[in-house]
Amino acid sequence: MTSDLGLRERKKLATRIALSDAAWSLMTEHGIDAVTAEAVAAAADVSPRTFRNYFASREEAILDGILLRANRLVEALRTRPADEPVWDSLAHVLPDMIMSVLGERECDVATLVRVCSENPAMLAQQLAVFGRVERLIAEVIAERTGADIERDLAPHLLAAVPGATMRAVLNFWAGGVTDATLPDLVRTSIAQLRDGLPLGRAAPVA
Amino acid sequence: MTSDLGLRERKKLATRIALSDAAWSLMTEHGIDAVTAEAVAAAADVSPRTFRNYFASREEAILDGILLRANRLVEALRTRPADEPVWDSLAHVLPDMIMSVLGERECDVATLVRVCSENPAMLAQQLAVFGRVERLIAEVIAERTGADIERDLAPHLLAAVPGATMRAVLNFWAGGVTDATLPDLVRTSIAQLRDGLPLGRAAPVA
DNA sequence: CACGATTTTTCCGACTTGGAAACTTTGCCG
DNA sequence: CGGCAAAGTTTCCAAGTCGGAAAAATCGTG
Repeated sequence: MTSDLGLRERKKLATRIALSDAAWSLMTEHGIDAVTAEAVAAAADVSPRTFRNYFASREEAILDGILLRANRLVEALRTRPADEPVWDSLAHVLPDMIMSVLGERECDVATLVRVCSENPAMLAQQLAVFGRVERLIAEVIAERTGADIERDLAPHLLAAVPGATMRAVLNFWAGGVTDATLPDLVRTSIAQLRDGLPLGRAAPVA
Repeated sequence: MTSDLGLRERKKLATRIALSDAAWSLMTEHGIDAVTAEAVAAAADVSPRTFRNYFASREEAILDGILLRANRLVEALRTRPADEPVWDSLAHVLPDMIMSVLGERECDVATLVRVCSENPAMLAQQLAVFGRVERLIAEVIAERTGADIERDLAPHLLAAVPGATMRAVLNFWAGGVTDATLPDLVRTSIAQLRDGLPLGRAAPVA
């Protein structure tokens, strides 16, 4: 998968990953304030200036790994059977997506969500990442439904709504007041969206 | 409404409004790059340092008026009849909200949306504003449905989904490929959400 | 190996950010 | 009214951030 790249390209990728990994570790282990260009660069054995060549901000570096994994899941959405209803494809891919984004480090992600809720810059970057993923999802949806991404509202709506759902679920889950697993929460919420949201007195989902 | 404030408070408010108005005008008339702390402060007849006392960034200053008006509409949601189903309240208030946010300056808002889609910092701030409004909406919903804002997912979902819808509609409308009015687009989309999103081949909404 | 292309590094000037203290304005009370 | 405390504004400035430019190192290819 990465083997069709030359040495130069592989090194660039390695540097990028080393930097974002270092940024992530610094955040989870020593807090967001420990994530400076100097510290991250030192951990990845490059100059601070090189760090800035790769990332415009520490927030971008920290979330780069998540963006990467999210992009892979968008690809998964693209390879679903062409005749599957969009909504089924989403329901199938999203729970996996959220798990993949987590990787093996559940509690670290809970930390991330908490940091994002306290730190404006991190929140902004988190929302930016979601926005970019949503844009890609809208494109896939447009492609499969034959909609025109420039002229139709539907694909954007169909991407934005599950996106908002994922965000709400993540924040809820990271709050720590539920025993439900993340994929289950996603499944439940997606199912509710498909059937129309609860009216009147909203039934607590969990 | 503002008359129960002392002179000091009124002056503070006036300064804040003068600054955010100046920031808004500078953006619409001379572009985002013209909005510097110096220029905004000069236009509002205060020192640059005072500008920074009020706003952490130019983006915050530009969008402060919109946040203000959005907050007022959240209040409108709060004063809807207590026995009205949440979803009806939202359907009733959101089209007004989007119009009020516009104020009289439709084309300026289209400019804003375009700027936000090109400028990462503005996009971040726009999303932050949406996020804060959504949080307030979630609180109102929790209050009226008897849900616990800390322990239930439903109010957050019910706030996030219309929020995402508003964002999608705004971007679509500002794209300029539709003749539909903004409130009509909102109404159509909200109705679709209530009934469950379109499946399979997504019907173009407009 | 050698040359061009790309990446990394060093150096550095321009810009941003926010703390500290002086100064001005406002609120309040004798 | 006069004066004092609280709050807001301004000036000054030190520390930090950002990104351009050119030198140095590394890589791809003939």
